[in-house]
Amino acid sequence: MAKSVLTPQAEDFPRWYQELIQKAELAENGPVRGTMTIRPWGYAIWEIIQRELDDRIRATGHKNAYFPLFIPMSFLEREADHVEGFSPELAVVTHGGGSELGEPVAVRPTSETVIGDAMSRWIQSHRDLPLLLNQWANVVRWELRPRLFLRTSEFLWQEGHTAHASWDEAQEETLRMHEVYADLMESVLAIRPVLGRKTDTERFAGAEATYTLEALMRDGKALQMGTSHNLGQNFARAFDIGYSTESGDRELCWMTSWGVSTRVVGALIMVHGDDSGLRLPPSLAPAQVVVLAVRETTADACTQLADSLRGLGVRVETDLDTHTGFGRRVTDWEIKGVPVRVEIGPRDLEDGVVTCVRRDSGTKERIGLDGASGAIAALLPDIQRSMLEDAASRQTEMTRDVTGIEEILASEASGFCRLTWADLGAEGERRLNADGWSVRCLAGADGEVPATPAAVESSVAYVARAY
RNA sequence: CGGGACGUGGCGCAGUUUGGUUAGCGCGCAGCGUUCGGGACGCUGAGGUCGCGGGUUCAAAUCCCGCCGUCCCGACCA
Repeated sequence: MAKSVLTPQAEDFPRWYQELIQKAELAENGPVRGTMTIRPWGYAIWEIIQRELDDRIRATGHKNAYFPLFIPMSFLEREADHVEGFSPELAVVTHGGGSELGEPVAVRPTSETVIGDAMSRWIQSHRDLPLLLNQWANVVRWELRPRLFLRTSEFLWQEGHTAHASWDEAQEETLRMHEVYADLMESVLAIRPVLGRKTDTERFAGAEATYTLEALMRDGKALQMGTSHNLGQNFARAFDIGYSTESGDRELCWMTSWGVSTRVVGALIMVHGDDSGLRLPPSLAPAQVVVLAVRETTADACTQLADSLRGLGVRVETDLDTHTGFGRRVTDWEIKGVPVRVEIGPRDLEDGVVTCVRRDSGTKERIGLDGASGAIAALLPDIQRSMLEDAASRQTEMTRDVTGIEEILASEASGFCRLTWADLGAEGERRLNADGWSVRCLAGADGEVPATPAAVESSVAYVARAY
C-alpha cells in the first residue's frame, strides 16, 4: 500500500484540508491577505456548480443582471440593522483618480442596497411584480481569519433579489429558493444538509427571517451552505420600493434575497474528501473519468475509449504521460478526486479488458473492452448515489439527541446536538455561544421548515461547532 | 482585532541558542540512461535579495526595533 500523501484527517484535519487544496491544485492564497486564487481545477468545479444552480434559478423564473461593485456609503446606512451588521467587514475606497473622494464608496459586501435603489425606480405598478433578479458576482467582506474557500475577504457567489406584492408571496419565494438550494446540494454536491431557520441572533442583518442549509463536515463541524432571507419590508422602506395596486393605492413591496457562494467548494472537500484526497461526485467532476495509459503502446486504446465515452456525454480526460511513473499518476488523479479511473495496459489488451477503479469505494474491476464505455458511463449515477448515501449517513451518525444544554457543554463530542428549542431558548443559546457552540438552525418537528412563530416555538435546535 | 507558534530556492525543513569563508538537506524541476500494473532509480544540472525596512557590529539567516504575511485558538461572517 502506498504511503499516504496527505496528513491523515484524524491526525490534523485543518492541515489535511490545506494540503489537499494545494496538492489537488484547487486554489492558493492571493498576494493580499484573505484573497484567493482559484486554480483551473478548482474553478472548473465552481463553474459546474454555477451552471447547475444558474439553470435552476432560471427555471424558477429569475433573470440575471449585474449591479455595480461600488456602493455609496449612504446606501448602506439607510437600513440600520444592515449597516450595523456589515460595517465591521466593509472595504471602503477613499481615493480615486488621484484624489480623495467626496463620499467614500464601499466595495459591496452584498447588494441589497444598490439593487433596492434600482428596484425603487423599476417598480411602479403591481404589473411590475414580482420582480425576480439574480446576479453572479464577487463580494468583499474583510476577513480577520481567512481560510481558503471557507472564509476569504473576496468570494464569488450568486445573490438573488426579488420584490413581491405580499408577504405571502415573498415567503413563498424565500422557501422556494431554499428548496432549490437543497436540491443543488443533494443532487449535485451529494450533500444532504439540515434545512432550517436561523435564530434571531444568527439572522441576516436586515432580514425578517433567514432560512439556512447546514451540513456536517467530516470533522464534525457544521458549515452553512446557503441562506435565503425574507426581508419583509425593511429594504422597501429604506429605499422606497413601492407600487400602485389595482385600486390605485400605494403599497410597499415585500422583498427576498438568497445566496450561495464558493464556500460550498469547501464543503465539498470536507464532506467527501478522504486521506487519499478529494472525492468528486460525478455530477460536478470536471473530469468524470480519466483513462490512463499504463504504457505508451496502449495510448491509442485509451484515446479510442475516451472518444467513445465522450460520445456518451461523459466528461473524460486521458493521461498518456507514460514518462511519469504509473503509481505517481494514479495518486495524482486520486488527489484530484476524479470519480472513475480506467487503466489500460498491455495485459488488459491481451485479455480484451480494461481495469476500472472507483474513487468513492476504491473498488477495482476488469471489464470487457467491448462495450466498456457503456459500462463505465453506467457507473457514474451509482457513484453519485452512493456518495450521497455515504455523506448523509455519516451526518446522521454524528447527530445525537440531548436533553439539555449541560449535556452539550460537558461533551467533547463533535457533530450536531439536537434538542427542542423550548428546552434551549435564547438564554441557552447565549451560554452555548460563550463556549464556542452555536445554534446552526431550528428545524420543524414535523420536518417542515419553521415559518411561523408557533412552528419556531415547537422546533428542534441543531447545535454544533461551526466554520 | 486579542493570545500563541512560525516566516530560509516551487513545497517541506535544518542552520539562529553561543554572529565569522562559497547557506545545507529531502521532495519537486531540466537533461540523459535504466525503469514502469499503486508516489521508481542513477548520473548531471538549474534554481536562494535567508518575509520587508531600519538599527547594533570589522562582520547579521543568526542580536535589537518596527512592519508585513502564514498557521492554530478566541470574538465576527457566505
